[in-house]
Amino acid sequence: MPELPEVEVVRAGLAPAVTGATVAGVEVVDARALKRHVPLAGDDGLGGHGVSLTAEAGVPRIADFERRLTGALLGAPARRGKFLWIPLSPDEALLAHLGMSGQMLLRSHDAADDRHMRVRLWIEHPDHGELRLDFADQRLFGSLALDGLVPTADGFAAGRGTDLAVLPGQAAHIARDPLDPAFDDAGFIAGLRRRGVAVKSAILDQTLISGVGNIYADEALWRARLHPEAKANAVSARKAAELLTHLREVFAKALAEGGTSFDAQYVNTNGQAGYFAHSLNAYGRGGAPCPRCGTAIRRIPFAGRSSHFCPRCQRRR
DNA sequence: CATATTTCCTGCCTGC
DNA sequence: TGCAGGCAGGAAATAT
Repeated sequence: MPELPEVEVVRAGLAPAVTGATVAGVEVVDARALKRHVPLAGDDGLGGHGVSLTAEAGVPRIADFERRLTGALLGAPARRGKFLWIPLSPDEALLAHLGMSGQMLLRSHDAADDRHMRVRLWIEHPDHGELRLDFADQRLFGSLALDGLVPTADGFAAGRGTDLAVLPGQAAHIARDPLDPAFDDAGFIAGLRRRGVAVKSAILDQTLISGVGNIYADEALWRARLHPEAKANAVSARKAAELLTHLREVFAKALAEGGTSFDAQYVNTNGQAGYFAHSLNAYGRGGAPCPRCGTAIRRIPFAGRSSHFCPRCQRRR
């Protein structure tokens, strides 16, 4: 459920508290929250290289994560699409993906445990004192990892919150998001129109455009009056440009309202919900009248989830 | 190569 | 009241 606006709310909330802070302690409560963490190959005592990675069974994933993170100095949090990272050094970062229910919560040392708390960092900030940064995740689709930083393909700054042209290796294949000043509009339009899949599938593909999930895909398609199952390669260049504009507008509006919260799963770093759910026109509104024409919004199965659209405003061609 | 399907996971909600 | 089943969803892995 966290898509670009929700992850950006989290990034902005973390920035003042973590930038310049030191990690005083790390506690991994549930190793499943480290799904993406690849432990460094241990010192084999033979003076080995130390750069090779392994995910072989037997490597103490939790211990590796805790050991490498403890004592680290945290840089400014950065984001591309739904991927969030906090640099630890010029070549390493703490990478976070919230999945559907991940939360990054800033708490005082003596605050009660949040439900589904999986990983805890005790941090010390020179100006703000001691805090806990708790990663909570009900459905465990999210994860934390330590990952190497690699150069961006285009040489521009990697994403929101950073001026550096490096990003975690695990996020290197992700396209820029539409709020990124270095986003390639023409490349997106051409790429979209080259695909034989449904237009909704295309905008959910994070290698074409990042940050879009089911909610904002439905909202942008509603705004652009495009049927979710229309073939991407049948969308005109003009319409594709319009769709991009609508994605930017809906992201900006949702961001201004603190993101979309349907249940207790999406919250900011203080555990508070956003307000954009009240502004949705299509998503989650099956059977309700289209705000534009009054026709009942239709809900249809789509790739194991649902699409919501107006059958009158959004024709298949 | 491009596209489609499966997998991971918990908790809420519905229907019997 | 209990319990099975459906649903929610991002992205990597696997299959076609």
